[in-house]
Amino acid sequence: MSDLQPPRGTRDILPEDHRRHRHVTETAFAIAALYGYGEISTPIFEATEVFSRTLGETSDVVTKEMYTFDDRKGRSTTLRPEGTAGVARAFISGLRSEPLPLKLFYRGPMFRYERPQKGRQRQFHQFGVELLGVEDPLGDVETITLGAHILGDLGVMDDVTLQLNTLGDAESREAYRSTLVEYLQDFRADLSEDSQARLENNPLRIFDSKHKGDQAAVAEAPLLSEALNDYSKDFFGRVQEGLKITGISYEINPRLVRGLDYYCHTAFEFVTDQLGAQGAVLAGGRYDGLIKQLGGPETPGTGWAAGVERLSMMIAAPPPPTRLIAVIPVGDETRDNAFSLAQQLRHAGFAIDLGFSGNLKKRLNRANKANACAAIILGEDELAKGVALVRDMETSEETEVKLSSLQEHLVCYR
RNA sequence: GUGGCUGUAGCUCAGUUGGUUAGAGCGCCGGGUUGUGAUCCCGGAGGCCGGGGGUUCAAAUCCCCUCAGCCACCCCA
Repeated sequence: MSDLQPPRGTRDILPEDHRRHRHVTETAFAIAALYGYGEISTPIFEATEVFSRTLGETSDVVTKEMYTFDDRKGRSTTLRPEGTAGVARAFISGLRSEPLPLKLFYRGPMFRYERPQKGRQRQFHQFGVELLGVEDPLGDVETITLGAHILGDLGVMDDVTLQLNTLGDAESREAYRSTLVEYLQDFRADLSEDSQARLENNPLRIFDSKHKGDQAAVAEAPLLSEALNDYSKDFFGRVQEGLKITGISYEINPRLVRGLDYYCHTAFEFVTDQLGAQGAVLAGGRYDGLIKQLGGPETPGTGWAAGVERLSMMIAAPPPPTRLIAVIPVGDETRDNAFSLAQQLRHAGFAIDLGFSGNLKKRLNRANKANACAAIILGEDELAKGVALVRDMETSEETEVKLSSLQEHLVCYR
């Protein structure tokens, strides 16, 4: 039995789970279309550098969470841990001649070797958007608004808060980085092991830590917001004005720092307290340096990704599946007739359930369990008269209907 | 990767201080005569007690290892 379990951190998505997943992704799809975002699919695996160069060689995702292997020709290959790097690569290799801005939407599985937990799997699904070629802070506002629109349509907006921060541009961040590192030298011994390493790699992320020593060290530290240059300050101000225009409420969280190196300026997360420790359901920010870093032309970008499983857990019951009409032959003699009747009705747009065995009783029982709204009973008696018996599964009422007018009669069950 | 909790039929769980052939409810399959579902009645199948090793006359029950799930750290969507 243990051999037959799905691999650790993965799970089978059964029909009922899929109704939730589909509701989430189809809602996202529909709203993204309203904003003019076209769908893109990139490969599930890429050359390893696509991720290591963009997410940051020292980021946690790259150093310990990637599924990396050599393919048969010895090329280092990685199952994608996130979507943005692949989209950036696709932009460089095939979309450069497209007029900017480019608005893209994607969805699909992502892979991260992490310890599984509620709301965290090794294979999980994201949908996300990328807006390429827009320098204007209103670009950030558009993508955030789009995300809020989707969350609203999914009915989870009340369970979520938008946290916002700025990371500033490269110049501001560099300047701040050195003052922060200098400040933290005195606290070095109190820092967690992880954060001591972060001092070299990504000191900003120390703000994110829940470690007591880290928090104490950082409590009185100078803030990035004080170190921002005018451009960065103005940029952040305009993002906030834009959000006010669209009526989206947010709170500023100066400790919000993203773990992927490609972010700059805007960083945001829609977070919930309903999913235990895994609070972020839709998060992202601006990544102006990313495409250049990958070897493409300098192109600004902004976007986000959302967790399908996490949102699936938050939504109320998804819309029920379409109700079926059961076609039921009585006796072996009418099986073929029933089969072809089922086929005719399907081509006419009716959802038909057809079992393959059992007497009338069993088949009605099956229809009931499938929550069928009606059953069409076809026996020799009916066939001889050119009729079928239509049984309403709610009222148990049966009507004899001529086969020639069956479709009109069934319209109320569609 | 670190720590804590858990693991008994398809599902939710009982299982007394280690002691005969391991139980319930739900679900599943069949029956309650000929062509009528959900209720009711009767019957049945299904467990190497997650896996491996050890202690013991005896282990679902105690010990060790391992696998998996959950929770937190961590990480992020």
